[in-house]
Amino acid sequence: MSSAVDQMKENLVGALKLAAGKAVKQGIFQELPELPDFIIEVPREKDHGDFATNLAMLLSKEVHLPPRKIAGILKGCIDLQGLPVEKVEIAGPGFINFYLDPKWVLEILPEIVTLEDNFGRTDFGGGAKIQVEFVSANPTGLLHMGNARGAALGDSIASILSFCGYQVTREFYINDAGHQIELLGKSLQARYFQLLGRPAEIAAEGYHGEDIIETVKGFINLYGDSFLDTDEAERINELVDYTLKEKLAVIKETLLSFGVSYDVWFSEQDLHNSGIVKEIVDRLNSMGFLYEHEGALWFKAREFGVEKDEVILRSNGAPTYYATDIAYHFNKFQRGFDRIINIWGADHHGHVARMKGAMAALGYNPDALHVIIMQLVRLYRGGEIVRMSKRSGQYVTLEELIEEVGRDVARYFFVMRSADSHLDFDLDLARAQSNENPVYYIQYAHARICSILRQLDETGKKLPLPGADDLILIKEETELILARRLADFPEEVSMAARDLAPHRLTRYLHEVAGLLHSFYNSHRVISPDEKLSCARLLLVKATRIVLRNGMRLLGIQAPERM
RNA sequence: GCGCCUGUAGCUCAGGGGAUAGAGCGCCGGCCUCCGGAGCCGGGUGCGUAGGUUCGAUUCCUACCAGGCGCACCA
Repeated sequence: MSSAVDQMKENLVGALKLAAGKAVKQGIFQELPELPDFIIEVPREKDHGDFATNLAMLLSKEVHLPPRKIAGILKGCIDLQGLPVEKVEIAGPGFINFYLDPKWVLEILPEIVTLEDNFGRTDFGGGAKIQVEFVSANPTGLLHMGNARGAALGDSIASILSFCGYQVTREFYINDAGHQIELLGKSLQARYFQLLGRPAEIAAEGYHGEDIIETVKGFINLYGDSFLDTDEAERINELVDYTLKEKLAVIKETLLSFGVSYDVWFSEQDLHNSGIVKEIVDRLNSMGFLYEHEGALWFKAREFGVEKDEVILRSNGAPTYYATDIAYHFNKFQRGFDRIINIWGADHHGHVARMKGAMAALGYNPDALHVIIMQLVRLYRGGEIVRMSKRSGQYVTLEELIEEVGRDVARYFFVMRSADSHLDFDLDLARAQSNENPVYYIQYAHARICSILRQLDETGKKLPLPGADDLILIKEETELILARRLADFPEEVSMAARDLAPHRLTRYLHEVAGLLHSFYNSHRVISPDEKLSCARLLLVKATRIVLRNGMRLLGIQAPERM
């Protein structure tokens, strides 16, 4: 599926290829093995036409003629029959600029309204199975800003990929096993003892947050002191079980209120129980990728381009986080995903190369595993950084953020920067209910269109969609620019999918909203001229669809009233 | 020391081998007897430094400088 814009580019590429062939045949150009990789671009400057190509400049070296001369020859040979090209000009160092009849773009409008929710959908992904794993926060606390950014990014990327023809699975990996859980268990036990009047200490690296006191109180309400003198393992097991259930439920609920839901919740403990971890260690061992050193079992990561070898089994026989993660990713590939996307915080970037190395060792294509590393989030309030420390339990949680700025604003702010850029989250701006706030700006455009349609409804007057002849009534500059930008939507979405970059969409939507506002302020949609009203109605309806579809991909509501 | 990310307008950030590098915020000045003023219009000599590749570099390469993050038998 290609958009009207792509279609036009393809037409021009075809015409240029034929023109070059013609020039060769006429002996003007020498024989060419093949045409260089030229592009058709949309010039930044309006004066440079609707489309431009660099073909002449690229050809210069091969046919030994100056670019402008080549451009002239191509211009003479090109056949533009059937295309809405009004004129062709040679400009600058040798660009060939194409100027189109403005109405070519208007044909997109009825198409948008017909496709409605599906406008922008493509088969870019070709049905490939793709998994997006994101957040995967430790179920030992509440979600913080890093998790929140991951949630917004992951969910939007998943939505975009799905809209672009991928079969998407959203997955949350629950770290409910391993060293951290042991620490949690010990800390819970200490709190349990303390609350029941028995002296106990929490280890320095344990969990000191206030929240687990509340959790243990809840546990005591349920079970009293019945675990006070039982076997330690049993006691800790029960405490951990109870706590993880409670914490995970809260995390799920918070994510749901953030508009994020998962297809799969994958438990690390299940991974251990099923024996995959052991199986993977054995497999790597039998392949000769492991060796013993100082009592531990090491993976020869260096054979796969990683800086140093890594411990797989500790000297106490326990698998490392790395070993478990290898098993997990092996399992992902075994489930048949063509591509696997992980979203990790910048503090995990050192993990990327060794995960890919392990996948290569197991015979999978490491490039099928794509890790998005997102940089850290800093909150600003009153121009000052909001200091946070997870250690002491002093940090702003996602719940609090949603409470303060609202879900839509939070989601927008988290994806409006590229993942590999640090994110400065301005709480004052996010909270502002005014034009300063880009989210309201976009939502306002949508609500404004709804308002127009509502008023029309109230008059009871029915305006039919304009016929092809009436489309040309759309001829004001603000209208044509808006329509032209609407036509870009499918390509914008595809590029967001290609780059796994939702921030492209936030910018695009902001721009479309701006164009709508400009148009709205300079021309009336509903006027005594019925034909013109119909045409403009089509334009705003199409705009509403693009805004709505775009916001949906970002998990932002498209309100009909504000 | 090694590795990854980032240095673009006063601030926060897009963009990216081409023709005059953009947006938001902030600041200044304008615009409604009319579909929502949460809006519109106008105001801008900025690509960290030095080399290299190229017809052409802000974009690609190298080095350097600056900031962030890693470099555990933690995750």
